[in-house]
Amino acid sequence: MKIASWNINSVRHRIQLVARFLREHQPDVLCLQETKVTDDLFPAAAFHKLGYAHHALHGQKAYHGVAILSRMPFKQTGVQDFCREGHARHMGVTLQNGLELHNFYVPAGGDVADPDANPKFAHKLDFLQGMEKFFGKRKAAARSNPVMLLGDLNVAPLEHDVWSHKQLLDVVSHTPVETRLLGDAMSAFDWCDVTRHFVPPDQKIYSWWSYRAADWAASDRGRRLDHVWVSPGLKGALKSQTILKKMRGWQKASDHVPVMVEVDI
DNA sequence: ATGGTAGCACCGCTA
Repeated sequence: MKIASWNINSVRHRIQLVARFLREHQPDVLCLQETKVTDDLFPAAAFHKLGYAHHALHGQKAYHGVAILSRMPFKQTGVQDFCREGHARHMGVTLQNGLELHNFYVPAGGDVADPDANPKFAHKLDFLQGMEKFFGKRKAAARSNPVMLLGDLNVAPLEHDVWSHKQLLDVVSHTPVETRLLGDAMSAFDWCDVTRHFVPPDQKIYSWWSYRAADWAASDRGRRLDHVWVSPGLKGALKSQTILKKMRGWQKASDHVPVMVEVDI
């Protein structure tokens, strides 16, 4: 089966792009972040029409918001309160085939990489620690189950997850404290980073390019902020991963492109 | 060293 994660930056504004993506790539499940819409205004009919009949929505007005759209039935396993601010940043489902899916939108963290001066950065660090704690507690019981965590984690952990390691060490998303906390969250459950399972660490790969660049493709100053992780037992079932860079060049593109993984389950 | 863009809301906030 194919599962995709995409920070869509307003699902209503980009509904035509989602339709094109779903028609061209046919994932079984699509996890969205930054839907920017309350559940009552979510464009559910468009997804039904495209063959995605099963919806789990957790939105809010104007900011944040996550959603899971699926061709396969699932049961909702709830929204963890990872977020002390009450933002819509996580939701989980368990698919009919037993796969447990967690869709995350980690706080971006503002501009200043100092938790004392910037409450948004402090919130991001707490949120990452909350992820570590939640899955750490379940390690013994759930680590052997098929579990997948994906989403916009807003951290580019490795040197070649950013266009310039040196120039971004002080930039929120690539600071040592963030990459350390993301690493802690990964070890808490022995998560496998699916993109890096397939792409060697010395090869640059990104999932996000700023809107502020005059020519995003020419400068190619990207970061890998979007991730798919799987539990250790699923590692052997991984078939492929794709970061759909060309979609950054579509008309009305999101600043993030989808990450899609293929798993044999 | 600075400011550049985008979406939503509402005339600023968040990214």
